[in-house]
Amino acid sequence: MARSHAGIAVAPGKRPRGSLSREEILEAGLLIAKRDELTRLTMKKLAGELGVTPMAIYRHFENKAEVIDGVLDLFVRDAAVADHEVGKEPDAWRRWTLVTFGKMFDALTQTPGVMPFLSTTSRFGPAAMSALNAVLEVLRRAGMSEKQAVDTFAVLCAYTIGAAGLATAWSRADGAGDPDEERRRMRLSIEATPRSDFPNVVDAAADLAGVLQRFPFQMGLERLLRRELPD
Amino acid sequence: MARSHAGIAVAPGKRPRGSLSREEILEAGLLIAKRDELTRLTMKKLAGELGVTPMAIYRHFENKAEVIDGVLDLFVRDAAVADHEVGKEPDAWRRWTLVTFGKMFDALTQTPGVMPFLSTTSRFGPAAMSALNAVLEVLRRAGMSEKQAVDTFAVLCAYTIGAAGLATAWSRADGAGDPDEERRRMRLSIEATPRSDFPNVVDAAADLAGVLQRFPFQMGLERLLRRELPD
DNA sequence: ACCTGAACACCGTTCAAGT
DNA sequence: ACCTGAACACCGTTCAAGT
Repeated sequence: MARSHAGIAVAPGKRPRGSLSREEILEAGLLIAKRDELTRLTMKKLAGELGVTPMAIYRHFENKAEVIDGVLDLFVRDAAVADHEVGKEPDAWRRWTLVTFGKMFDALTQTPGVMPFLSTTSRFGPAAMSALNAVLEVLRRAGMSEKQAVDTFAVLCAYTIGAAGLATAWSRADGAGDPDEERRRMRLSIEATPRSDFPNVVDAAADLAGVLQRFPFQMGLERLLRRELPD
Repeated sequence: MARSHAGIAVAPGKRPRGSLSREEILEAGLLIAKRDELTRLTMKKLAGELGVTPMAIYRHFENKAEVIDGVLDLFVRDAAVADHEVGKEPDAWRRWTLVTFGKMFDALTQTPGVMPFLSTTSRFGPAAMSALNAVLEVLRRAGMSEKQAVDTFAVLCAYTIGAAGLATAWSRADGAGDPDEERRRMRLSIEATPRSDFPNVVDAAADLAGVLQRFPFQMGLERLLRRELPD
């Protein structure tokens, strides 16, 4: 359980002085988020991961909220959503934007525990700032005004976060793991409700189950980017 | 603090037997969510609101998660998002959908504490089912296939939830209450970051602050519904 | 300066007991 | 059957003490 900053196993309480850094605490936090769930991140669990007493963390962070904010920004940096080139074709900005928010969606669905905190964190960390800056750059170069670019960013961001939230919430509904089993159970559970109450829901059971298994993320994203610019 | 089911004040512990019902517990929960924040709903606080011991609630609900699920469904019913008529004009379905998800956005932004739970709750409650049924009905009558209707619902839902999340998260950033003060502070805080690092962000400071104050919800919603159907 | 250990107030929840 | 009161394990956090 205990890991030193150099990766050598250490007995608990035997940590060299001054070896605990903000960076390392946040990395341990992200590790817990990826392996377990950010929702289940505890000061004691985080301290255990670092081979340290919980109170040691308070020397580097004001409180847990500050730790979470830091982990979230590290998560954004780690996802590297804007870390790819803009192509040469006339429509390149659209493709780039699709890929960027696609990466964001993938990162969010693969690290489910972060969702509940996205509506809680208020400050933009440096990594979030950097990603925002890159997106604005591309949209402006595509010919958008400042306001158009900002609005488009906000709308795409909202859609991506909401889609990731629904995708993770629905996929975790039942059927521990296996996607086919998940879909089958969801379909049965919908078809079990009385058709006289919600006829349209029951009729669409198969399609609803399909959406629960694989959220139509790409479809909505393309709709949001369709016909945006004259060229 | 203590309120009877008939609205008459009662001394704590003096509640008539069998007067505590699931419905009343959920209503007290929604009251706390509206007045305070659902995130801060505690079994003890909820019990206090009802003039009862925390353990009394466990006679009616398995655990806190079940209470939250119930409050969320009551919240959906209370918002009555689908509770309005479809017009007669050829494009009526589009207007109806805009209003429906607009109501959802308003309800979510006016009851901020619910956001973190939307990615946690897995089951559709009866009120959610009913709203889903109504939306599918309108979209199908407009000529969509079952799959088209379901996908459209999923995409609109994701966007609305994400937008409400961002709107509440960002508006709570600073400036306790006053929207103008909020925008001013946000703008200053953005302009304070070094322009050499994030030039596009700094240049768009005024527009970003505007988005934080009022999220361009309508814009994205209209984009998602544009050119959906041939007619 | 940096970390530990004991303690506090609060949380969800169990359990045995009251009526 | 329905509710109470005491207790348990866990949480974030404070504080005084160690080196």
